[in-house]
Amino acid sequence: MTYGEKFEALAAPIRLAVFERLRQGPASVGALADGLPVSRPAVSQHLKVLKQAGLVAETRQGVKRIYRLDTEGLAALRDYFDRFWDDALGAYKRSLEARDA
Amino acid sequence: MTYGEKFEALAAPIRLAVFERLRQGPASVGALADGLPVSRPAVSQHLKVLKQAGLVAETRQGVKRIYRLDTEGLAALRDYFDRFWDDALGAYKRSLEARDA
DNA sequence: TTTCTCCGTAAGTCATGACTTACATATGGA
DNA sequence: TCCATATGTAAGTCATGACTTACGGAGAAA
Repeated sequence: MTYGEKFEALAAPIRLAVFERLRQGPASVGALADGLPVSRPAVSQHLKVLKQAGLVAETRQGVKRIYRLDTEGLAALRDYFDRFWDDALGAYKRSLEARDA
Repeated sequence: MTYGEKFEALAAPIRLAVFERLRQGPASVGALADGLPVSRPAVSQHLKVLKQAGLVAETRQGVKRIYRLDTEGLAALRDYFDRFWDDALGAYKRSLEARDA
């Protein structure tokens, strides 16, 4: 559930594609595998990584398993880069002041 | 300069550490290598990846090369997750409406 | 209970990438 | 010019991870 785990999860192209697909709404494993150039077990393995990173969540619906985005993990990433942006601007401002001094 | 490239860049622990270090302000390659458990050439290679992903920028200062965050790439990531968040909420809302219908 | 669907896991293969040492290049000063 | 500093690049090694096929398990319907 660390940031490094989240970035590692999004680094693999197939996993990023799954992530983007779930942006449109929940989907089953089979539905995700259709439209992707890898086997269904591969998608299963990717979903496991995404879940462990806190980016997706699982809901059982009969014999199917519906995956959806994990809003908590998503909010964590959004907040991370919001804060990062503020810090970067602050550091830039300080570096300018140090240069003038 | 794609999002995939940026996530791949941040996926390696050492590169994420460099990224976090530059959050505090610019630094030379040697300064970055000090405090990291890898050799200086390794840091150089990591900086090359980060630069190609649009996350850091380079400024030559005498014989040194000062690396700093690339505000454009940073803003792109921040905006990406802002939009992603909005889309995810919208998709969630639609999925609830579809369930009720 | 049998059967079908849907999915996760195990085991093995293969490519990729993160690291090292050695070498090349460029800047600044004596 | 000659040397020292700071960094990038080349080449090679080794671990990791992304993929495959084969198999196992659990729920729904006959």
